[in-house]
Amino acid sequence: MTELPKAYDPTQVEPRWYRVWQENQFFHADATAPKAPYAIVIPPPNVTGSLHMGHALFATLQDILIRWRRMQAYNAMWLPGTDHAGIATQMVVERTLQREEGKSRHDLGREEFLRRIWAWKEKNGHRITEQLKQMGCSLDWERERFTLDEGLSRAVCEAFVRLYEEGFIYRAQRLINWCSRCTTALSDLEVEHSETEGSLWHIAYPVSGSSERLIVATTRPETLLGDTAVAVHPEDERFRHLIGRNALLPLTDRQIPILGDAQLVDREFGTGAVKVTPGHDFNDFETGQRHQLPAISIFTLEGRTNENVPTAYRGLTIVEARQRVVADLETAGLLVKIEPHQLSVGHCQRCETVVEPLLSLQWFVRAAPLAAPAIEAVELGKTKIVPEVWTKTYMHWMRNIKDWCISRQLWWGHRIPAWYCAACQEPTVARETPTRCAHCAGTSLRQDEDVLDTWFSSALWPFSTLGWPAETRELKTFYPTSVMETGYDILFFWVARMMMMGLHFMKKVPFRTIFLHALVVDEQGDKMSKVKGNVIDPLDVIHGATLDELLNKAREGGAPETALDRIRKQFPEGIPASGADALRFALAAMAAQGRNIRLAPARIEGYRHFANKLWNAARFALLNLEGFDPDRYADQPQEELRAKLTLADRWILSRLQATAEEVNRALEGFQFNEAAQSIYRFLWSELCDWYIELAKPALYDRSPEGSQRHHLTQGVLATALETACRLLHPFMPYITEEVWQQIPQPSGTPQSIMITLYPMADSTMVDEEAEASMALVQETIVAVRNVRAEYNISPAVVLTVTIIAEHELARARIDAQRGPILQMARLSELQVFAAGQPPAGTAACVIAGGIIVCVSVAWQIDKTAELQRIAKELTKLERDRAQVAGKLGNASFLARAPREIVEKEQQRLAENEERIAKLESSRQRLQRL
RNA sequence: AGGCACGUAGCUCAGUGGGAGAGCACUACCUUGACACGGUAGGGGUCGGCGGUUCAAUCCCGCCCGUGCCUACCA
Repeated sequence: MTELPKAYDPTQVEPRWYRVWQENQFFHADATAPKAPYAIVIPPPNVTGSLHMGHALFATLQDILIRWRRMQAYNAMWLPGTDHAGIATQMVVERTLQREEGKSRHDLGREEFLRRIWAWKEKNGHRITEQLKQMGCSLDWERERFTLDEGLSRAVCEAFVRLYEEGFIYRAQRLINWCSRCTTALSDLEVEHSETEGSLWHIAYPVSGSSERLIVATTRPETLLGDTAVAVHPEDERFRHLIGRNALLPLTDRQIPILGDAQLVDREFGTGAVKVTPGHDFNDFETGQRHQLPAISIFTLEGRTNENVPTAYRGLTIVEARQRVVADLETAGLLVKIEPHQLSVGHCQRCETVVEPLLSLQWFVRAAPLAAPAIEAVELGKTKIVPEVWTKTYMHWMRNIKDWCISRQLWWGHRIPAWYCAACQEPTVARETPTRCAHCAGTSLRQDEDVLDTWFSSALWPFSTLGWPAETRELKTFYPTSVMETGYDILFFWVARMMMMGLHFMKKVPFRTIFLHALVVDEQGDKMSKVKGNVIDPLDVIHGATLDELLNKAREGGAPETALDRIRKQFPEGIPASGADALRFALAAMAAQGRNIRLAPARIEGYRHFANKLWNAARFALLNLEGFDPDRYADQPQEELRAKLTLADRWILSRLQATAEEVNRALEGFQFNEAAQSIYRFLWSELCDWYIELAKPALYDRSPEGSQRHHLTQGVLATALETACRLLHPFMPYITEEVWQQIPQPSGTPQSIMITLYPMADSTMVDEEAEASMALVQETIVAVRNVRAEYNISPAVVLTVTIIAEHELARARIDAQRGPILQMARLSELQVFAAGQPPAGTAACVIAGGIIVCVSVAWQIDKTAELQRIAKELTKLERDRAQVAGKLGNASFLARAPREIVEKEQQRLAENEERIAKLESSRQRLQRL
């Protein structure tokens, strides 16, 4: 047996195992296997992406679920893939093209540009999937999919055509969100609103045929050029007489009607009069429809004023137009005043350009009828949302859903399968390129230039990846999938739409459970961003990074100097290599439901130490497992074995059982943090702190008389460690595999921990007597150590102890555990009496059960200090006694509280009084000295 | 504006209608034959504030203060 290095080094261990697992096909699920299926499809990251903490979190949580279920003998399938991220990817390649060749995509033409993007994707599109491998993700790579794959493209086309034929997709001239930088339409969800300081301009509109002026208030004076009405409240006395008359639109020669509209106008706001611009405002658009107003579009797709404005204002950007309009109004004496005003402005999610409402002919999905079944499925519990709080949000959004604009003026994506007839202009929607117009049989057809929203293809992901529209074996086995695990921020983008599409096309929900995790933010609770310099790159955590490397990377990412300073301050020594295991454990341990995860580097470091602790426990075990015969140990009849075990053996096996139970229960409920905590406690606080220490004498004993005990101890230690590894494996796959491989195993054991069985709760291993007895032993030992620390007695000094235990059971328990107590408390002598007073020269502690532990400290007993010690203890006990006595003295408590509670309190009081009495007597005795 | 969270030890966070917890940090002691990425012991909290329900509230309810997020509107 080769000796393991003293400190665990993840960088030496982690890279080895992934390949082994993959080569042995452990990640692959067979759709025909006669096992209960458990499937997760990955929420596909953007193909342009690079692993960030959000990815690391979902990767961790999903891998935990998959590895756990796989070990529970489910047919566990985790499907990997990426999405084509229309806008983001096209932007990346356009930028490169501009930088390297000084060309735009239009210079290259559609075909050539697409060829370039594909080339880019082939070269760079594997980055994120490779990074997921470093996280240890047991993804079924044979099933990897990309939203623009041939199969998925067919699915997208099929879905579009069917929805069109069924009347769920239509084309219409509507006001949509337009990003003039990306030159494409966006859905409502792709617009991010942020509060901005703006102004409210008060502008005078002369009333035609009168000297009156109607003052309107607006935040967008430039859109005045597209006004087609002015509105006031119909019941507003100030303006009622103007309704039905016309106003002269300033800076133009147009007359526009003054109308009354109670829905649009808030009498209290601004001046009580509103300009109506149906071409550039969503509310005004609706107002326009109510009053049959024309909608005038005054901007081009690039965001400049067009031919619909007077010549003097043509060709200006929105900002220029505003300046010019305001200046001219002022000159004309029509600008009444300017007030500061806060408003929220929509920005493009991808490029942060201000989004403009624009009239445009686009394709839409009629959402409400598709949402109805998705609402019902959640109401009926066919799909469960965890944490449950999100159900309300889901319902609210679904019930108020608006039609979804799905066409995008991009090149990278699924081209819309619609062809327009040169003769009649009508669209023909078809699966294959049509030769004749469906309306007039014309033969001159041109395909729609636009592509579909990336999220349209994502909505089909749970079944398109499994082969739909073909009726594949995969679909039959793995659909509906078991869990959709993702961040709550894409509940609407994705999860909701997948529910709609899944139910529509498959007639079944796409997943049984939706688990929404929290977002990873920095220690202060801020979103991680390059500008702030608070990004922690999971890869740096895994592999480590020097300060220079961190700074260089931040600079390349365009981080400002303030961000660099923050990095210098936070990581003066760089980031140590903690390994994927430590990162995963940290994320799991912090993934409490319904909270943001503030990622504290100290926590990750703490779990790196945890890995090291496991490593060293394994080192200890391996150094002491020489000669251990796992088959011989495993073949012993259980009852025979149980009879020979020590208290410590029975205790640790009982704790192991309880831990397995807790971990499984926690994972069933997606309580990753509780599962992690439970294993952590078992390994560190129980196995290492107590069992290993208690096992040492037997393990070190090589005498012939001790050989049976030696072997049994080896067996229990090996069992505890091996089982703990299996419990921990879904969380820390690498180190558990490395350690597990070295533990001697009975013959017939699988070749990898990842295909062993997950420890299940076995109630026959719970040993309450052992746990109670052990608690007493531990308390006794701690009492002695406490005295040692308070008297500052070196651990090297061997002490003698006298225990006075009135109760027979306690006396018997202690008496039976003399050996372990002598060893752990470092005693040379232990006397146990049924009654009596603490001997002179001892420090006395009263522990549970009224047991007095008297530690001999004669040579340095300090009467004052000892009295103080006792006084402190008494204060605590007396405070507690008063509280309990108060409760028990309350008649209504006795009358109304459940009997168990009353009994418990009575017991507590008795216990307390016993301890107080004993301490008091110690004190009096001491004072007499 | 509406909705939803959150406020617990110095920091990051668990938790529960009936005796306040973890990790990190802190203090003291310890190179004991797995581990100083360690061991032993310890200090530290009016569980945001004020009311209410209850025999009993950190937990349930209401109000207030503070923080964050989401949705909608904002002429």
